[in-house]
Amino acid sequence: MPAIKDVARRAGVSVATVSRVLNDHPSVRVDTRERVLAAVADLGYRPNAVARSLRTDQTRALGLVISDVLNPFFTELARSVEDAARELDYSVVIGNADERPDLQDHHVRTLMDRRIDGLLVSPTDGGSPMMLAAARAGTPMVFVDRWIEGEGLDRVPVVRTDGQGAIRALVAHLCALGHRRVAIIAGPAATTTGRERVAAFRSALRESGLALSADLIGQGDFQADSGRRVTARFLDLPHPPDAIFAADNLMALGAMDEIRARGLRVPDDVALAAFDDIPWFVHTDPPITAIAQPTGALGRAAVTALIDLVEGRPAESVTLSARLVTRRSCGESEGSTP
Amino acid sequence: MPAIKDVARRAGVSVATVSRVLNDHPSVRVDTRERVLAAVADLGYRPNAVARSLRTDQTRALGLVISDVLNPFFTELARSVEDAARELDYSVVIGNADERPDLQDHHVRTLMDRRIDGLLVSPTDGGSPMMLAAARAGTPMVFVDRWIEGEGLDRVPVVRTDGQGAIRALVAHLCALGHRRVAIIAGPAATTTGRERVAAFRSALRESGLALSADLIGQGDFQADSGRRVTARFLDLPHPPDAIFAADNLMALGAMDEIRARGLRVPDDVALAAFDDIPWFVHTDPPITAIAQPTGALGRAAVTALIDLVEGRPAESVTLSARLVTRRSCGESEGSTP
DNA sequence: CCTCCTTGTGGAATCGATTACATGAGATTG
DNA sequence: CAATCTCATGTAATCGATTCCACAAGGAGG
Repeated sequence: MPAIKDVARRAGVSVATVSRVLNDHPSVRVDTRERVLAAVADLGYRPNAVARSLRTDQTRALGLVISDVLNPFFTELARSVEDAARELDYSVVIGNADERPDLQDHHVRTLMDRRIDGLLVSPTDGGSPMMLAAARAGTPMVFVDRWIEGEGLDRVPVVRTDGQGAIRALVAHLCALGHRRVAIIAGPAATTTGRERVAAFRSALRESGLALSADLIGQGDFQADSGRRVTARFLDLPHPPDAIFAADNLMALGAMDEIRARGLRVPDDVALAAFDDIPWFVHTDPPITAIAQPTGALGRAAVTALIDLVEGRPAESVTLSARLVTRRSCGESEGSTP
Repeated sequence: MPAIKDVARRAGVSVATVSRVLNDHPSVRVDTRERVLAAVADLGYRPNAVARSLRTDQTRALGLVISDVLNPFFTELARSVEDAARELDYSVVIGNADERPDLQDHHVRTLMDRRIDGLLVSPTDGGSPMMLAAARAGTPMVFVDRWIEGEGLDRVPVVRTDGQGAIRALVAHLCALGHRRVAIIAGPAATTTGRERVAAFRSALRESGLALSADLIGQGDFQADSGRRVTARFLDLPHPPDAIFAADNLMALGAMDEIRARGLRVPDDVALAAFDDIPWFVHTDPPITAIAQPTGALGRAAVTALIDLVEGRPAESVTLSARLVTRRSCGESEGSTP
């Protein structure tokens, strides 16, 4: 693999001149530039990004640590982040934490070691030590979807979706269909989305004159299995719920598994709704009512904020809103509410 | 961010000694080592991977260029690749080609510029120039799932799944259920999986005494939309097929969309089967019969082969087999055939 | 015609690590 | 006791770029 000095030798100039051509510095005579470009083409030379990064102290790479790649929501997010970053000439290095704090820490550490220019995180737990260290060290950092609080983290912008309105719409929808005893499969209390969705659900219920009793709050971990376990517990109750709201799509899948395994039907025996909409929800039996996040916009906003930070501009938190997409899993009534 | 010389200064030794401690070189006195380690801890020092890579000419990073992140098959593959790589202390940098040759080229170029140690590719088209260049330049490279042929590419190992047996089982299954006029939504002819699946399907049909007429081969591109378009064409035929086999899961999704949009039912009006099994297929209406690939094993085998290459050992191609998982989308009969 | 700019180019320091080679102290050996 | 070897450590070159500074040539202005 040819280096800059090979190009210089072949073009009969110094490495400094080659570098100037490569970074199109103005003061290079046209014929010299052409000679250099010809040498570059002849040799198939490509600048070594590693060397360049060492010298310039920037990698033009962003790190994205997500909680679970197998969750379509995060896959879509990752895709939109990559698209947005590519347009600004940045690469994205993804780390999958698999909802495990230790893995999350591993990825943050590796990314920092590789000196990525900025970090996009959707934290799994409350206070990963590496993340705190990174934030304190002044690494440009933005939280997406979920965030954490902590010393030194108050200046980290948060790009997220507010589900309150959509959850209120969902509760109204459930009430209108006659459901009164509704349960929630919550996400981990260590995550903001885990807590917020429960809180929003509870207050929406209260507004509709319903209460969320303790035995109808099940603790899940955003993965399918936990949805299944929690649902089993709900259905074993002497007085089981007539509607279940899963705080993410994977847990809804698990819930559906369990309901079906017991020979029960959705929505006749239990209604089901999920946070996070995905293409497959249209095709399940029955199609599942869900709260959709604007994933594309979320990813773009996160990248914009992060790159503002990276390039020394101030960045602000962004909150987008989710919307309810009603299908048949809570009872008859098709259509979507904006 | 502290550098090695800061550690050296604080420990009262030279940078060489610090480096030796960090790479646990044997000849360092125990008390010196402890002093250095203490300095490292005090400063929260982490070696700069960029500098290290420049010097050692290895990044301990692998590139993975996949055709489409939104396709659950590739997401699962990416996840298993990352898991396997992490165990061997390598990071994985993913590039999503989105089934676009230009994007694929972009990612291969970026990864090469960043001097990744090896490249795992599931090629989108026939002969991306950068990929050929990379292979010729001697970059360790392994094809996963799909592969391409070309000058200089004959020594690139291929880790893939052979679907012939499973496809034969699928055809037998369709025949047993009385389907005679079967169609296929093929993948791009530029991809091996695109061609192979059609070929295997055709020869399995022949073995069962059926022919695959030209109007029942639709050209798709492995994305949902194309599945929908091709299905529309099939259903507009004066004599439409009674079974459709989609060469991947996204096209099956598109097919299902179109079938449903016309008010037809699966499997009563048309049977449907797909290549690539995914968790959601259990929950669609009806559950979809699919051919499952051993994704985890595929990813692990690919990483093993690539790292063998990276570390100078010879590597071999690996072929695993797929298996048919029958559900209800082709007609009654539940269960799975190994 | 001398001085002062401007323009184009080269030399060399630099980024943060690794590592071959040099060095000095102490141990071993004949 | 001199010669040699071993061990622990330091000095400095190196990887491949970028960039500050120096410098030469030519043009402009007085």
